[in-house]
Amino acid sequence: MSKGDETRHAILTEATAVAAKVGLTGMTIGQLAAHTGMSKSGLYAHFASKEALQLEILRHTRERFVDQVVRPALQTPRGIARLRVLFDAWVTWSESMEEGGCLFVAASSELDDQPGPVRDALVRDERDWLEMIATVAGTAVSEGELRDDLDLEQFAYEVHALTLAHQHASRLLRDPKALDRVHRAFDSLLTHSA
Amino acid sequence: MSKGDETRHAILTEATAVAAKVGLTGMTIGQLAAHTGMSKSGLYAHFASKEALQLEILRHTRERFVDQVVRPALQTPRGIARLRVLFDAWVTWSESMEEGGCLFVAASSELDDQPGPVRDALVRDERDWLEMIATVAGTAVSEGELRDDLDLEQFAYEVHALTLAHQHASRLLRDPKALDRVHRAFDSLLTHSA
DNA sequence: ACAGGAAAAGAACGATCGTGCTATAACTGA
DNA sequence: TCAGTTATAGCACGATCGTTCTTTTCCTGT
Repeated sequence: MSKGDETRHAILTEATAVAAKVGLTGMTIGQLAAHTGMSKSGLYAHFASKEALQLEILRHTRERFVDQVVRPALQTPRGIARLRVLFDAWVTWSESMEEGGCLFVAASSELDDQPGPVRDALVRDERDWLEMIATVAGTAVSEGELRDDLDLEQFAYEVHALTLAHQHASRLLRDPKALDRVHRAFDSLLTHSA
Repeated sequence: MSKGDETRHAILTEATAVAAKVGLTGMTIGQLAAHTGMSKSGLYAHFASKEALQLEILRHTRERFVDQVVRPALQTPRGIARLRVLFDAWVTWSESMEEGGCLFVAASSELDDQPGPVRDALVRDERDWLEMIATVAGTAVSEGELRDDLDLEQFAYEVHALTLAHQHASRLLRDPKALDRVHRAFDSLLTHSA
């Protein structure tokens, strides 16, 4: 990897953290330059515009998300076991961020009424994520571990609801019981879907 | 109501809408002045600082929330009936916003890692809201409509999860089935808590 | 209707925004 | 090592940020 690609990658890593904390819009080039110890123009030279940077941040986050959440699940046997790993990996992913939690969650409410390519990209990512949950739940159905009349999309919707609730309880309310809460809710959802 | 109070109120109403769309931080005085047709300084004279304005926006929203969501519920007989009205009123409240949806939901992920008095006020509001759900669910328990070993806080957590999910499905994903989804999830939650 | 006070506008402040252009510094392949 | 490329910094731009101060306009009580 050349020097350019290296710093570009470092910028994106730092930018992802900043964006998770203050939002994709709230994040500024100057702020980011200060965080990385670069000059504003030196940093900016790596991206065509702020919007391009935001899109790159989403792409960078998506790659790490696949690595840390999706892949562990796909390496687990089909069925409820895989579903549990997927969910637990998400919780771990969310908890692993020093500040701001999961960028997708933060960006979701930030961009929900701000049309443009960044919002469009986020919507695609979120649809993919919901589809992934539904698909994995489907393996549990075909393994006979969840009831076969289960509405997979509705199930994914409710699992996703728990991820949003966890970020809220953990990040905003700083509820020490947040982890316990989200696991109990997920278990009860599994029970009622069996 | 004097002239000053009148415009102040009008500003807050407009500011609430703007803040729901672009965030409490993303909102700017200039933007707000343009929306209200006032000069920046004329508008600003009504508030001590931007932070004070943000706090006033939260207070203003809380008042309307009590009127439109809490009050209808408290005017309904105790028990599941009241719980349903509370939830339905929230959904109506959220849907009634032209843009941005429920400000509390939007602010929750915006401020979750931004310490200060605004975050503190929001945390209080969210705690109150969760407590309200738990309390109303408690009336359904004491009426014998929900099982008496129900964990009220956990129940409130899961109901709240659905409100977050609804805003996501409705505002970000523009899912036409969003309303159906949230109602089905709520019904199933009630069923499993009976 | 007029005086006194409240409300709004005007203008300006230093700071920072996103974004260019130009020059210097650092890396890389021959 | 040296040329040529690539990466970074410096500097400046118009715009807008939150905020203050002064002036003008409007409202209100008598």
